[in-house]
Amino acid sequence: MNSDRITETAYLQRIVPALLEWYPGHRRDLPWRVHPLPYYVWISEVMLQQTRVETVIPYYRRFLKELPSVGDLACCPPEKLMKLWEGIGYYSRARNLQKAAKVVMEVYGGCMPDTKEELLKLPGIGSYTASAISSIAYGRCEAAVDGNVLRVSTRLLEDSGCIDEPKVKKRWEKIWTAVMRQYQESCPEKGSFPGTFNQAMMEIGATVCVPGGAPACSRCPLSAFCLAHLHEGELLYPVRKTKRPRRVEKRTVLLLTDGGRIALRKRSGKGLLAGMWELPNEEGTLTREEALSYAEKLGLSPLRIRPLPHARHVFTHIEWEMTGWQVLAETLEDLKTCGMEPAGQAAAAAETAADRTGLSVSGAWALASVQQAETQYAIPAAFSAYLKVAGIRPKAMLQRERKESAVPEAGYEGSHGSR
DNA sequence: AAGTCGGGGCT
DNA sequence: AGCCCAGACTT
Repeated sequence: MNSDRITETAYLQRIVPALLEWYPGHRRDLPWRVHPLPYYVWISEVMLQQTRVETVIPYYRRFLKELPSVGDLACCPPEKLMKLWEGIGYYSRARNLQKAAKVVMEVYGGCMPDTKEELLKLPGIGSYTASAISSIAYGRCEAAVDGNVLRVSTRLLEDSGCIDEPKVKKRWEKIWTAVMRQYQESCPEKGSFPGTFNQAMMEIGATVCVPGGAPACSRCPLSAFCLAHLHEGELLYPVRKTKRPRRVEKRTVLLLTDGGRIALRKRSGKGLLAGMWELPNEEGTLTREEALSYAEKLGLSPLRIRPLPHARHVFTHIEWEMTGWQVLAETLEDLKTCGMEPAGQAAAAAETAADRTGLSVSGAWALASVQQAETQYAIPAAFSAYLKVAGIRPKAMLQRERKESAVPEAGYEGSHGSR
């Protein structure tokens, strides 16, 4: 076992020169690679957790424009923070980011810690992200092992270990960290090596040794070392557990409107889509009559009701099959004083007390114009089909900025060795 | 070890 | 329709 590891490390040591030679000519110019400051690397890495590079880029630009420093993040109003994260998913990432920013301000005087050990103590920073920050921003030899690196690694050595198992990931972290430290000893002059090494591995995983279909081995600088390629078995790796099926949930979404504004409801601070704004919705499939009486129960006096198209939204472990009703009422003001279910009332009151936002919120409800819904309320994509009916585009703000900053791609030169 | 937590793009 | 993505956290 132990001797195996020594053998693996010695074998993999040989790929380092090929990797480092390949990287400068093939790296993508990504915004967070221009000036790899700790804060920038941190934000980018958290956004990139389970999220594609192309998706992240506009979010990253806008986030740093609005919150250029750790201090700005630490004191950002939560509603604004969630709006900046709207549509990118896994919203606890944003909340943890702010929690960690407050710790960095209070404990570390506004300066990100530089060791993996210290970084790991911050909420939202796990093994991968801690290694990425300490290597890319601080030049420390910590292997950042993500899905890309695991795919490249298991193919390189025909490792049949299941990459869902923590022990497999830990094993590769140890192997690559050993490889990095040995190389660093032989070439101690290059301080940017750790960041370059990690990013080069991920770059190969993202652009060459790709999932879903055949990898581009003819373009791979590591193909000569790759056992899977040698045996034409690239597609056999990595091995993953089969995922269990999603739970299907039927929901009915209500688009309550007075012709000018719509009703939004704030979700619980815990669980799915925590703290986000939503269109009021109920489990199950409501008939026209049931939808009407629901609106009345909320204190409204419906004038008209019409069915909306069915819609589906797929989460990681749940699937919503939605049906919708649009209910027109003379006024929505009654929602503000009525319509709260007893169970949700205490929680909602506690939440509104907890984060003062300045928005027109009363209890867990808000009345929003199209303009306000697009610019002030963070609403998850799950409701986009029904928001569209009301003329609301959930990510309108992001699209706007995407156009404005379409041309000036940040990287020109001067960001070579990735530091 | 298994479950929770989003959304989108590609096969 | 299924897969996976620069994963982390809770139980």
